[in-house]
Amino acid sequence: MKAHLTELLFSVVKQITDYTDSSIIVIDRPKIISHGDFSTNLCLILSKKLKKPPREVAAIILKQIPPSELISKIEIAGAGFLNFFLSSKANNEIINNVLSLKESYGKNKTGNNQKIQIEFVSANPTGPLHVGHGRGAAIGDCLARLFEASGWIVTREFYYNDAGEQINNLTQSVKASCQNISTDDPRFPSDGYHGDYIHDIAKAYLSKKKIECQGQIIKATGEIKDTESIQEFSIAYLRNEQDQDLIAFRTKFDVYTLESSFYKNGKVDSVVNKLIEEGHTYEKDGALWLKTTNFGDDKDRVMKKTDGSYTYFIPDVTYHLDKWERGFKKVINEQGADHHSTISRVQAGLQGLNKNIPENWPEYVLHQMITVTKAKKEIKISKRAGSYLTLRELIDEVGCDATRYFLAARRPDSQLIFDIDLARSQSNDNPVFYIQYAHARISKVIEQWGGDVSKLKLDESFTFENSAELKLIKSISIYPEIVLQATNELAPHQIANFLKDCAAELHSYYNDSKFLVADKNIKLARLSLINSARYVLKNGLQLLGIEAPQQM
RNA sequence: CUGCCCGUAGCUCAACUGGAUAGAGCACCAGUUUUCUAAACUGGGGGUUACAGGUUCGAUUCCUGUCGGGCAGGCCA
Repeated sequence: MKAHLTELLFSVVKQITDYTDSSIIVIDRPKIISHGDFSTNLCLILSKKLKKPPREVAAIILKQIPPSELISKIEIAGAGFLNFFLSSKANNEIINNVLSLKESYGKNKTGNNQKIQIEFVSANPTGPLHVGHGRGAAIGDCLARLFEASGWIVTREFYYNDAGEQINNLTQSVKASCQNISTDDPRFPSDGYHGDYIHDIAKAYLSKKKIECQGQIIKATGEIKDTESIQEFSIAYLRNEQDQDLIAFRTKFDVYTLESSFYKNGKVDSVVNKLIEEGHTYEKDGALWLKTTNFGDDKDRVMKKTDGSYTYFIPDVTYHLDKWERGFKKVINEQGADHHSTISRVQAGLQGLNKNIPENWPEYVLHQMITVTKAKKEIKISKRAGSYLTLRELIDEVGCDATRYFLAARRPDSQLIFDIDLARSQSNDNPVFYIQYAHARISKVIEQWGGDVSKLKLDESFTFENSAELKLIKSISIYPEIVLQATNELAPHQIANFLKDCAAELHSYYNDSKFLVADKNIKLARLSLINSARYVLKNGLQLLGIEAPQQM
């Protein structure tokens, strides 16, 4: 439809100006219903060039624009906007289009079957997943669904930092716990983890439990001195917990990559050698430094410590080189904003490899930290201190749907405040139920009607006139644009907000009109309309990974 | 001190990347059920978009500065 309007407008623009490119024409969807279905600011832009007031330009265009059976009315409004109103024929086509596309309505093929890799959550196996990880999971998974809906072939990936200092801390903490050393004992590792789960792991380890993790069985030896076994078991234990939490959160990954694998297969060493070879390194104070300042960082970074081990970002660079070599031209990393300083280092490292990797590759979506409050007081989310709200607790208490909605419904860069008491007491206020209720209501009406839904089709000659109906049609027609926009802007929250609006239109309509009326034409038309709305709600909820119930 | 993100109704958040009268939910006030689910709907009050300048037909959005909050600035990850 936008293309159609652009074509109509451009045919006039060609006559009255010397523009040869239709890109100056931008078609918008006005917020206010009285401003029509589409609008353009074209006249405001042409005004300067033609040296005429915008409204005068509008009058000229209006006079010359060719007629279209899809448009019932064009108005000049405000400072010089042109507002377009769709004809009933155009409205009917929208609805019949939804009814024939069904679950495919809203999808597009702009991805053109290209490969995209989305990395998200990537929590260290040093503790259970908390709300912050939940936010990453909700956003990352919705992004993946959005790209799938836009015709991309998506690989979801989880990266485990299972090597390095933090794992040592974990191992030492569990070991201390095995020896009954309490966290306030001076012998407890000073950088150790204090959470209760450390005791759980220790207990399981001492009783020689078996843990299944990613298809492998890990068995604890139960020996306190067997540090290797403690480490292996602790990681397996926590990975297993995280996996189960993610399954409960309906988040699946296609690929799990272990940091340790890049040490084992020698890729870390080859990256380091390549960086040395390319002349981006130097030795100082007994350590090896990477000249990240060559690539825009504000100071150089140590890559090889004096003890011979590498700093964390070297395996990170290796991992990203691996992504590149696997053929992903588009990669998105969804992570917490506390990791933002790694971006410049990873990108610097990749540039230093001289492999023609684009400067702004990979792309990042950073979500801001969540502030958790309880009884109006802030709770610090800290693995070390062991005080945090786990994702599992959240799912158990408020449900997967409500949690997913809540965490995906806000802009990633908003610092959202999560009130535990509110979530517990008022989970019914979560807008997700409002949306699901709209879906359930439609389902019930159609069930009571009892006819063959697959044969529902709107009669060409039917005209919707009721304003509740027109608003709902507009909402339905916008949906594919929202999907595309949310994908391009990496903004899943737009889907959530749209669905809330769409559900509101449906509820208004529901209260305004009765659907199962005696007049057969009106009945079938209304059923066609609400059934197409049902597809929009269902498809939109699917993008958020939320169920669309038949009844509530 | 330096870099990144943010500041919108009493509270939690939107605003289609520069558009028209800044919108929802919660909370508050007043209404709606012999009818397909009232987990709903209708109406009302509530705003100097932190503050001060600038850019232009037009700014919550872009630029500069100030104030306030968060996160980073480890040979931790």
